[in-house]
Amino acid sequence: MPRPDRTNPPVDEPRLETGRPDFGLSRLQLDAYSGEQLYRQLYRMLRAAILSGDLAEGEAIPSENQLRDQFGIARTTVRNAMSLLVSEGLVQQVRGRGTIVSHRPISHSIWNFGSFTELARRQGQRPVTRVLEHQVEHGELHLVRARGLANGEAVTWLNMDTSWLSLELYPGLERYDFAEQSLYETLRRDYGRHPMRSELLLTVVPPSERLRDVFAGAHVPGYLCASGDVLDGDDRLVERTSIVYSPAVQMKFATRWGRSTAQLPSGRDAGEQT
Amino acid sequence: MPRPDRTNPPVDEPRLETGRPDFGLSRLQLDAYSGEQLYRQLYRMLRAAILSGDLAEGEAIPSENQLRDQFGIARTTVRNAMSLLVSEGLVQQVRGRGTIVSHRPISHSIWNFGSFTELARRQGQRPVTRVLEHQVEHGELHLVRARGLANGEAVTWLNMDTSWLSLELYPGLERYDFAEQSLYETLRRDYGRHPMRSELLLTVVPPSERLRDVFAGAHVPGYLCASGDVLDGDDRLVERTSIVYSPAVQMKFATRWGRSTAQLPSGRDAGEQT
DNA sequence: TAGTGGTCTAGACCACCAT
DNA sequence: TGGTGGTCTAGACCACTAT
Repeated sequence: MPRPDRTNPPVDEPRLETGRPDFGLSRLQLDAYSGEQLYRQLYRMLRAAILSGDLAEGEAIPSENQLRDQFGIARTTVRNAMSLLVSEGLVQQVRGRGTIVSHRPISHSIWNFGSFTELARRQGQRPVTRVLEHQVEHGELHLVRARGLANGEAVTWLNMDTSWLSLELYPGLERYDFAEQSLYETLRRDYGRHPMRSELLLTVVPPSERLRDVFAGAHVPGYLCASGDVLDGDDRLVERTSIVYSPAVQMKFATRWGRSTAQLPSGRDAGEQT
Repeated sequence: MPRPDRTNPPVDEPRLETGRPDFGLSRLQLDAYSGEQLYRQLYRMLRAAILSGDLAEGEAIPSENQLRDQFGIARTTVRNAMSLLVSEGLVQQVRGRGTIVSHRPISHSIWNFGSFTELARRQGQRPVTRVLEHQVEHGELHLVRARGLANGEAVTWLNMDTSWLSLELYPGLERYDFAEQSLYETLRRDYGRHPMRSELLLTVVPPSERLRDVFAGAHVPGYLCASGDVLDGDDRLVERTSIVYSPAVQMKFATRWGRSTAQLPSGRDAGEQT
């Protein structure tokens, strides 16, 4: 993918000599011609060392300059690897002190209820779906899925998504396995229904046992829940849905008060915030 | 904090000339001596343009090289700014194509985040405000108001609105009585500050005694709360706020999945709902 | 004071995309 | 083909921390 040069090793210039002072991940090398980016190789290497416990929580990993020297790469490249670890919460950087293994839980900010897979992609993480319920009731498929991000073995569950889908509209839909494929992709591909917009109502739901179980949450008074209809371009109902968000999701949104406010006559308080 | 040099402007070398071809965020400049990192300044600038709607969903923002040239900074610095936007999910980078705004606009389709008095007027009811707290702390006016609608003698309280307002910005503001007059109207009329947009974070707050008291509510697990910043047209802070909503308020909003999603590369399910 | 991470510069080559 | 973002180099100065 990236760093395209040296996909074919030039003849001279070994480029990556090793043999400098060792620490933890000593004898390892980076392969400049493997096709995998250098920073990704380094990232995987450090990550493995952390997850395997070779680098314990609270310990400092080798400094950026050490890694630069050991592997003969630029510090920028080292920092690219570091930033992946940081964004995964595996590590914390403190100026003057070093880079410390931390396993800190990270929060995921979502602007305006954006896409789930988009969130995943952004952090270079793999979206994961677990089907909690899958049953037919009153001619509808009732589908409950937990959705989250995979970091290696660990999964951070971000929401629990309940869908009601008309089997009259989608005959045979109950035979799909939505742990493996996207619901919306299926509706588009096999049923020609294109989700376009939604009308949602925000509520607070109390922490049920299942929710606490899925989110492995601390004690929260309740969870944010958005429920309502998903419609297609012709305003036909695609599904009814109800999405409960983990506290790990930061639900952000922006509002604008039209330019109008300044221009309104008199003292009408059109721009007044609720 | 970081980038320590040039906290004192050296005499020569203006360093940041502007005047190159314009686009969107034209006349803006970075200040190398402000104490704020260059990449952070650029980040805030782009972020504001996105959240304010000046850069619409699906639109490309200026390319990295354009920004480098326009602001006379290194591309690394531009990329630092970009990576913040990416990690916030406000933007998506596609090699060969550009950097695309991927934030979903709900600003105008939100129903109940709009004006309080407008809501009241629409229903032919009289808005009522009760001031619960009004005190000066650390150079800020701390204002807590309950707001509701009057039906004859009865009042239905709809939200509890906490504001922090800088008295440096608004000298003398502590002498107003905001049970009688609108806060925003005062800010506009007497201080020339025009609230324009807000950036809010949705959370669930547990039912405190005061909240139960104000909302005279049944037993709810928690209340919806939106807290964040209110900004004016120039992205200057107007107030920090935190609004707790009564369960009697139906928080509805609408989302749209832009056409853009369908055109994104590969089989990634960009249109997937969260 | 020596070492750390934070910021920044000024280049470079590349894969990918639109044209 | 020209422009985009992705990767990489080889420097630099700084604030901060630990000693």
